[in-house]
Amino acid sequence: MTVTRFAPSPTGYLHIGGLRTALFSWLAARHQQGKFLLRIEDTDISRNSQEALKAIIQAFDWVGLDYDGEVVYQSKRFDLYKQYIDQLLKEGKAYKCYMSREELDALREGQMARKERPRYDGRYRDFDGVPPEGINPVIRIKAPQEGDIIFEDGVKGEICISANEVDDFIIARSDGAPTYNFVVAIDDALMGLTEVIRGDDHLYNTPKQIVVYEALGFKLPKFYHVAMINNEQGKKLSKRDGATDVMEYQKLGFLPEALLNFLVRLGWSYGDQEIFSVEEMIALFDPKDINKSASSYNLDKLLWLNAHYIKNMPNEALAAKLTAHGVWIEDHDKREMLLDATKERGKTLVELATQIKLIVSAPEEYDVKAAKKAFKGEAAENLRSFANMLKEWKGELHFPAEYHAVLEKFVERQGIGFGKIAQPLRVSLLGSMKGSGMDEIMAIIGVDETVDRIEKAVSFIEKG
RNA sequence: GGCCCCUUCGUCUAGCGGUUAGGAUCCAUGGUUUUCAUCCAUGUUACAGGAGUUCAAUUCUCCUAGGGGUCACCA
Repeated sequence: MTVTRFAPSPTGYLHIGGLRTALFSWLAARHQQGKFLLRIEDTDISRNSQEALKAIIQAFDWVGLDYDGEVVYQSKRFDLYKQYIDQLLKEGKAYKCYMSREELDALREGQMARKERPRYDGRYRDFDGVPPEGINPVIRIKAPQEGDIIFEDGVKGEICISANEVDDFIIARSDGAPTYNFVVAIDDALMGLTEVIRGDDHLYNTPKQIVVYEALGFKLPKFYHVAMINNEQGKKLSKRDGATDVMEYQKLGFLPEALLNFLVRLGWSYGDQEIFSVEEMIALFDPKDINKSASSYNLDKLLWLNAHYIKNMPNEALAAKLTAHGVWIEDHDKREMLLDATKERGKTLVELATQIKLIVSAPEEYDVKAAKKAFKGEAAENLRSFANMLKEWKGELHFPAEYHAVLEKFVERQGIGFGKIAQPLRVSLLGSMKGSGMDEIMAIIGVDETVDRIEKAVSFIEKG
């Protein structure tokens, strides 16, 4: 059975790039009806893993990712790691190193001065003398001293790293706490991982972890190292490039389905297809199709996808989403009409909310340029007589088409062009030249409110 | 700097020795629309550079350049 995992270190919030690797891992598991596990890499106890976990779960919930079984905390498994350390010590596959930090620093400085690669020199590897006083030793694992460490990466192909690039790295600190590369290998093996999908910043950790796998006799999972997401300039994604916290996308009015669709296409594709529902992703995703090269974050595409999902979302669901953005129309009697008239002109829920507010509440002021253009000539007279006409027909006005008919009758009776009334009317109702169709707006707000707004506009015009 | 990885339109990508190098986004133009948006149509734009291999290279190999990652008692 396929088993994948997401193993964040608790940094406080879920990063957009982290969400993509989580998504890839989740999809790989769901595609095979396997398991997707969550593990918190908190061997550094000073960080608050509870807070971080809450933030991650919150983001998972929002986008709809779930995980199987219990969350695994590495901080709660120290006894387990200790057993393996003792085992390796007993088997002579790891050893105590009594070098002090000062000695280590001196060694490194010397190497760097000679332009060598900083590297532990293995001086305690075969030590059997009397250990120096007053030093709490670290434990180092015996890495191979010659040959290559080779593994097949599912994304990049065969990776071959010379053994002398990997030194006898520390698996337990002088206070006894195990280190990252050691515990990751143990947990991945014990948790039954079959595929490890992670960022390619972990590529160089892999040979170290392989040393651990081999020392402990564990079976290697398949590794997939996914290239990073860069900003639009091709540099590392930072806060200056926009939102990096997944939950910020909710605040900005993005739909989770749009965000997932955007992310899944960064580094993965299925022919020419652009739109993927989560079900389609699960059906079509295969980690072997992940791209080798890094991709750039592109806001335009995200926005386009978001607009697409907004347009195609049922109004009921849309209304529910909108409440988080200050628009309560779930029980509005013209909800359908209102959303049908606006959902195609907002790329985000925030923009859509702005559009709706514009219709639902009377304009507080008129756009200067729009007013100048529309409120001139016969505008006031035309508006006034149109309002009167609306009042006459009030009993028969319910739907956009009926309002449209009145509008047509009006221009015919007055013998004026459509724009002569449409433009002033638009500015009267919305305060600007832009926006939804007049017929829809009038039908949504009703005759009384329409007349009201017209009268306000007329007195605005007449006041000069 | 050592080691490793990457390189097709501005961006996301298709391609898997022979294609008018395809799609999407963006941008531009036109159409639809009383306006804006949507929608539709059309268009501009790419194989990083150089050597090979081959009848034939975007595709295979090597080199160069550029970009990225990594070199902790962090994860």
